[in-house]
Amino acid sequence: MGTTQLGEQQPEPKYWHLKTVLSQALDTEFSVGQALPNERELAARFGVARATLRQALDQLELEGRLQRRRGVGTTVAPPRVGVDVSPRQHTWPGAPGDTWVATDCVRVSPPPAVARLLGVPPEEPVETVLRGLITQGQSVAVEHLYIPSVVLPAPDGRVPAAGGDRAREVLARLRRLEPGGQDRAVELGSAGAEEARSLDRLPGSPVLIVTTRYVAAGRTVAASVATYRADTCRLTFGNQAPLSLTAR
Amino acid sequence: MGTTQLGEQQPEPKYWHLKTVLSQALDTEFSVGQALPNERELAARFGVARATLRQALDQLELEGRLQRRRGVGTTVAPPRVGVDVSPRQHTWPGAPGDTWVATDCVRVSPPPAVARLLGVPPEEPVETVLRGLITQGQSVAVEHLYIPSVVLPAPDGRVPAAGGDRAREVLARLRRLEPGGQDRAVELGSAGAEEARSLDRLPGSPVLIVTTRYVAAGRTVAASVATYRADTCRLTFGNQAPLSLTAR
DNA sequence: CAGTGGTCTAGACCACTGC
DNA sequence: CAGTGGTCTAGACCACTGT
Repeated sequence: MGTTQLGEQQPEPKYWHLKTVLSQALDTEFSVGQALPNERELAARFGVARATLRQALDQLELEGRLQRRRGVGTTVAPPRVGVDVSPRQHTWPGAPGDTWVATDCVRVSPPPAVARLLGVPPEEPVETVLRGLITQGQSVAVEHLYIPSVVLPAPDGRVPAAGGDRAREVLARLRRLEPGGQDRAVELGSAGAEEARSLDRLPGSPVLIVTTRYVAAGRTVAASVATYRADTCRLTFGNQAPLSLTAR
Repeated sequence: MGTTQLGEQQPEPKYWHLKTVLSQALDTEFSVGQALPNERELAARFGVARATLRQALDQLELEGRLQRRRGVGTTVAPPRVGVDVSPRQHTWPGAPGDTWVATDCVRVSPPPAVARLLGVPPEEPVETVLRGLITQGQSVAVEHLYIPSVVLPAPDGRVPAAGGDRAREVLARLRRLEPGGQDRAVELGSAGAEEARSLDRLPGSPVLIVTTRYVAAGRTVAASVATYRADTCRLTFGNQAPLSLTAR
């Protein structure tokens, strides 16, 4: 007899239960920005190994409830920032109202998938504009915008060698084309080393990857891969007011 | 003796290096659907602890490169499925062309955030339609669609008590309203217990949460929270052909 | 039943932050 | 420098799948 069947069954993993308990505590006993006890203390308090506690914290961080910084501590995260990514059909990057900040422009060969999309041979260098998006004092996204040189109108005057000036010059030339539409896709990814640095996250952090194809005169003239911090932002495709958060 | 400083420095975590090596191996030596060696063997082969190997596998799974099933093994995942989620401005859920399958409809109180959105008191029960989306033989998303009873036209005849019939009847009544627009947002979340079961994933798996607000006559008449498997799908907002994958 | 991935432990050391 | 989160180990056991 006596297979275990006391008050509680245990098909529910410890870290799951921990997450639930912590989540409720966050709602009721903590306020945004407030620091949690450190992991060793929390683990001891709940009577679990630190690794188990960390599994729970990992999930809460994934859901945007917590913010952890090495050497500093764990704090309660503010609600996610809504970032509008609805395709504005008839505009190019850099158009008025575009809040991205172009930081550099180099000629490099794009990733294979992007090369296919642009219809250029692999290894072919294309103009690559680097941009960042900062909202509420926080860096939320970085973007690589790839434009084959052949589609760009000739420059008006001299072209800056590099840096933000060159980036803005290239965008200005792109804007002279007749915009023909955009395709967009969102998927989950993890931050590469460089992206992680720009976004002030650790490598491998979850990110939302938005790929966009820009069309003009029936052909793909540019493609961008934008990387958004998944912990801090919510991508909105609203025509109207932004939505509130999901269940809490 | 001598502190280590051979050919390689090691600011790079082991799991990160592992991930890179495995990723290349997947590209060159494996094909979709093929099984990997089991975790204990892989860990031994790379000379790391299983937990470390699992950190690498976790990331590859997050990126949609691998598929793991308890009791079965780890296989190479097919490319992500593109799912169109572009708001079709002038249609309601259940309109012709809508491939979601309504499975049930119950009256329950929505999560607080949804109640606020709908402008109904918390605890107020609303019609809740449950739907699932199946693509290529695979369950990729589940949705809760919340509709306050007051906005719905009166039924034509008798209303089924429950099940798919009731769900379809409610959707049919919703479709009689004049559609006025939609807002949409995408964010990262983790699957709850029930969602996980529907999506054939473990609880806590990463998911893409799409919240939609439906408007008619200037007021919010419905809201939905759809949960997509983040590992297997890519949300597209295309007007035209779908995009190819991100860098590989 | 044997074999797989999932959970958990109790340690250790490292990398980073701030004082 | 002390304190934090991040990485890593070498085990153990559990839950699930297929045969």
